[in-house]
Amino acid sequence: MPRARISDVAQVARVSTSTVSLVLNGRTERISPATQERVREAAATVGYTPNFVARGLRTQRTRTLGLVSDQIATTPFAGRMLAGAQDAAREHGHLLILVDTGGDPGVEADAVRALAGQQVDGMIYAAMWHRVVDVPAGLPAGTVFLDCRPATGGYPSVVPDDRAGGRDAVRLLIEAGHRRIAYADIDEDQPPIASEERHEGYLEALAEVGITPDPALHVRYESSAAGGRAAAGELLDLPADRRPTAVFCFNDRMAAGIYVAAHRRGLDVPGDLSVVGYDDQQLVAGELDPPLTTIALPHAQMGRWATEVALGVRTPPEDDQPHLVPCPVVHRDSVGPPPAAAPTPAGDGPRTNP
Amino acid sequence: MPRARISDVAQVARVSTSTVSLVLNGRTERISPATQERVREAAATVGYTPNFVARGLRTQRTRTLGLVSDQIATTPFAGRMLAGAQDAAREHGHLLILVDTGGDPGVEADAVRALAGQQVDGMIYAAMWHRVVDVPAGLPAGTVFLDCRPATGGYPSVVPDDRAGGRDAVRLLIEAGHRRIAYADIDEDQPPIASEERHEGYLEALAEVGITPDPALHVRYESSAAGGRAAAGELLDLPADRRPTAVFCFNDRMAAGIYVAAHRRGLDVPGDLSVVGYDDQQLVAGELDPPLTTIALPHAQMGRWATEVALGVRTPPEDDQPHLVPCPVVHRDSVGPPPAAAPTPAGDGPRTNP
DNA sequence: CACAATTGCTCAATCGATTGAACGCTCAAT
DNA sequence: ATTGAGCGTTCAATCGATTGAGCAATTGTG
Repeated sequence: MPRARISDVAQVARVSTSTVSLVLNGRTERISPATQERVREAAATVGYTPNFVARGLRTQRTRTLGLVSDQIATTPFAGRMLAGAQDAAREHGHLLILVDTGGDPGVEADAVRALAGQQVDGMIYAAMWHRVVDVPAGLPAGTVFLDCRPATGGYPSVVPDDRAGGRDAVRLLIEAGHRRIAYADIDEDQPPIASEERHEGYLEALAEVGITPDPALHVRYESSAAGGRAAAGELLDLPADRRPTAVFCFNDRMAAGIYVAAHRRGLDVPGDLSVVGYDDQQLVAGELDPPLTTIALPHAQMGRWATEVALGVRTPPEDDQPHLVPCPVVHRDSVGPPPAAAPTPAGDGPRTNP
Repeated sequence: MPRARISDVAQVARVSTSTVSLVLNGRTERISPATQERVREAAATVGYTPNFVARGLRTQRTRTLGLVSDQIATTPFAGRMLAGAQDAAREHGHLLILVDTGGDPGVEADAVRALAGQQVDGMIYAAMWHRVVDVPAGLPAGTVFLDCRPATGGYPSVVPDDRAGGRDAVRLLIEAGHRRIAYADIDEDQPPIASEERHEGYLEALAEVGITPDPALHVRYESSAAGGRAAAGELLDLPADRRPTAVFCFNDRMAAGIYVAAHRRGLDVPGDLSVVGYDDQQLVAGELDPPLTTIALPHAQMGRWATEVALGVRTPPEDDQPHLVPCPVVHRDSVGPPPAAAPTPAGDGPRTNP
């Protein structure tokens, strides 16, 4: 049984296809209630569903949104970004067409062409971690950059506010009484924006209360639990008076490594060492013991923002700057006051990171 | 500047639109090389890209595939399944339209309608964990079920071979010399297929070598690291002669909990206790110390299989049974021989789980 | 009562491609 | 000279909807 067309409905309702179209699209100002009723009934009995392809051809709007990203598979963040985008699209009656290019520029160009050929109503270009990306050739104007910044500018973009996130993480530790706070950063040839900005936030928070940053407390290791273990090793080997009482980690995986290294030395988290992560990866942060206090990446909100801008229901900032979405602090149990052995006398005012 | 249409190309090349269509679609049997050249040149100069909407209307094929799933966000597996499906779709010149219903049946019905309206060439219904699902109303015939089995049958489906996976996991432990092997299962009101089948595989592997399963070694706890810790607590509190020397876990998260509990009791993995997980979650299995030996879920292959069947380039089994994809063993470092304190004399033949 | 305005609906063009049938031309065979 | 075949190209219908213009019947106005 072939799908019912609008003409089938028209025939059953004994009206023209125009009338059917008018009624079914709610342009009923000039249609009598009786006719409307007949049309709706007819549509129901023949089981009519509009053909969006035909409609799209006529209206030039396909109610479809293209999302091309470098990689879906390798990061667990993808899901939340996609989910945010997807939900927003659905709320506005749109469907999401997803293309994973695997980072291959050739595939990317094909994808952009294919999506343009599909007459998508809007396009989103997403990276799975915050960085600067080259603008693929042929990208339509108005494409929204998600979790990345176009190298050339000229497109709306949305990224996490990593600087504020880093600042908030460190403020949290300062408020808990810590003064000697380390930053376990990642070790990459060209550090991503996230790394730099979180570091800036770290310095900012220290500066706010007059702590002079100790370079020995900024260590760089591989972005993994193993890297975290190594970082903790270096930090905890410092002489007692320079050893940190708290570590802010570039991400939760490194934080997990810090836990392991601390436990091996018989140190308690947070009793002897406070830890703050970044990313709020459920599988890591929530499963650690004690559960990890961390900074969440606002992936769902960013996905939503990008979608809304792509659909034109929200206007991007006019200054061509990325839209920054705050990274909320997720309070769990890995932050406490510094150990008594290394007390920070109350009310002693600004001090330096020794 | 509006997009170039086929008629623009025709005008520049001084031929009819028919000829342009013929040339650009490779039906060049009857077109002179000179004309072909002119057409291609013209297409290039006006920057023509075919309008897939118009083509779809005429040909009734949209080169588009619908994938509806219950949840994208909450599981890290989604990515690999999507990536597999996406890659296969791309290889066959198709685009993937993704809908996440959040498990809401109303949204699901809308999604199915919307995708049907988009005239997708095929449809995939995916669950993010292996289970039996109700068939949504209005689902087109030929829809492929991915990582789930339709309650009513009648549709092709693909799922992991959890039974074989469980068997392989336990065989591995048996081959390492273990006889007292526990299964740390999940504790759910209606256990998912995966739980049951892995358990069957566990029993099968034991039976193969004549070990009588000890019910005390089959424990059920919450599916999390905390659940794993609890499971390990129960198992390690058994009297020495009934205590397991190895644990097969329903998933990697529970395995992570086993590690923690073991370490707290001063037990070494794998020196005192061998552990095998399931899922091969990178963030867990790869990051543990020692790295976890586990059974991988073949998400990418399943996604690919589903896509190929949906596109008709691969034919599903005719017996209406789910297509089983094997779960490969991922050898890491959490399995070793049983501790000397609980030796299994070599060559002593089949024995029972005490 | 004549005419205009309003109401309720339909006509027909249109979106941009695809495709089977047909057309005009050339050339070879009868 | 006529016919027929082969070749290269075009004609025109078609896919299934949307939509501005238009038409007939009804109602309102002077």
